[in-house]
Amino acid sequence: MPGAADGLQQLHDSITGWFAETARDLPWRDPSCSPWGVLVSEIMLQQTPVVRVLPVWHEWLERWPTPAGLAGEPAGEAVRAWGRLGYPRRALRLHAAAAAIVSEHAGKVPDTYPELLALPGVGSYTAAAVAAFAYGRRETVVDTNIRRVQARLVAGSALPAPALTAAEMRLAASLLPDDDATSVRWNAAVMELGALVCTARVPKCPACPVKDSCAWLAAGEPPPSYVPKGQAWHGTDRQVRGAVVAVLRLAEAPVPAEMFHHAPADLGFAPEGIGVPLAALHRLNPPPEQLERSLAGLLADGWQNCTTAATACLPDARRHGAAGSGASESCPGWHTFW
DNA sequence: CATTCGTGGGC
DNA sequence: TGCCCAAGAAT
Repeated sequence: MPGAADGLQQLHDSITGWFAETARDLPWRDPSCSPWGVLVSEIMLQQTPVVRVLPVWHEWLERWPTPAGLAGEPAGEAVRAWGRLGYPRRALRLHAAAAAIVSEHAGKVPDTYPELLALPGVGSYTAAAVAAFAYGRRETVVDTNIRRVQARLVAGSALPAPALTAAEMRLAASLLPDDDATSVRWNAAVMELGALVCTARVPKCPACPVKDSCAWLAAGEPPPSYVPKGQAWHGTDRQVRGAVVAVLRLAEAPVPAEMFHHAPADLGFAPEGIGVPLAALHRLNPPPEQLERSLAGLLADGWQNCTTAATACLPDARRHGAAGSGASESCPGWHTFW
């Protein structure tokens, strides 16, 4: 039995040692980074690469150094500041989370897993990550990187299962160091190993600190047992919505609906700031019914539950009080965007 | 539990 | 060039 314990200890030492030498210098890992900064980073990093998050994160923390700062502005400003990070609904949820932090936690990011989990946009991973990385708690953090490292190192398979399983959570919990501070470093280290070395495609096994104990390598690098399902994009409503959102995000003035149907040249004027995304939208040349479906979807359900809910808040961003907030009042049949 | 939800860089 | 996929969450 001491063998198993020693093996686990060696695993901890190898990976955390590698982390100490190799880890990227990311601002949200700095000890001076606030829990709010960590929360913002975790939301932005959901399905989004680090290099794309970095500049936006800096802008957000400078503009909104506290949850109260963000909660004090219209949600549409969060969507605008989100830029092109993708999944703009995350901006809405982060804004809602800031409001909840102000109203229910006196403006302080909560420090327990269940309280974090109750925040909009915060799921099991993010709740554990913030509790661990912002507050030093011992949590079972399981993200796509950790899942992949576990799959190869322990299970001997090329990729983790399509969906997170209870077995993976148990395995992660069993690997977690007992000490709080060490467990935090371990979580960060395994994530970093998955991000930099044990990557999804073309893993850099020669550079791996635990290559000698990897079950997948020992098994001769067997291929995945299933084919990951691709994410449809070209020709879909999502693509059209994305183009429409890009126009609205950059608009500094009301955008007539006609602009979505006709090239700016047809309108006899050049729209300030939104020419490029508008041109991109027209280049897509979506079928009229698809464009209408996308526009209608963006304005449905009283600006709240449309498919890309984020867009619904854009009208609030630059509105100065007069117009109503409901689609029926301010946007009869999606005539004018604001 | 399977789907849906943007975006852009790398291979 | 086209495809893969990146610190997931909500439904």
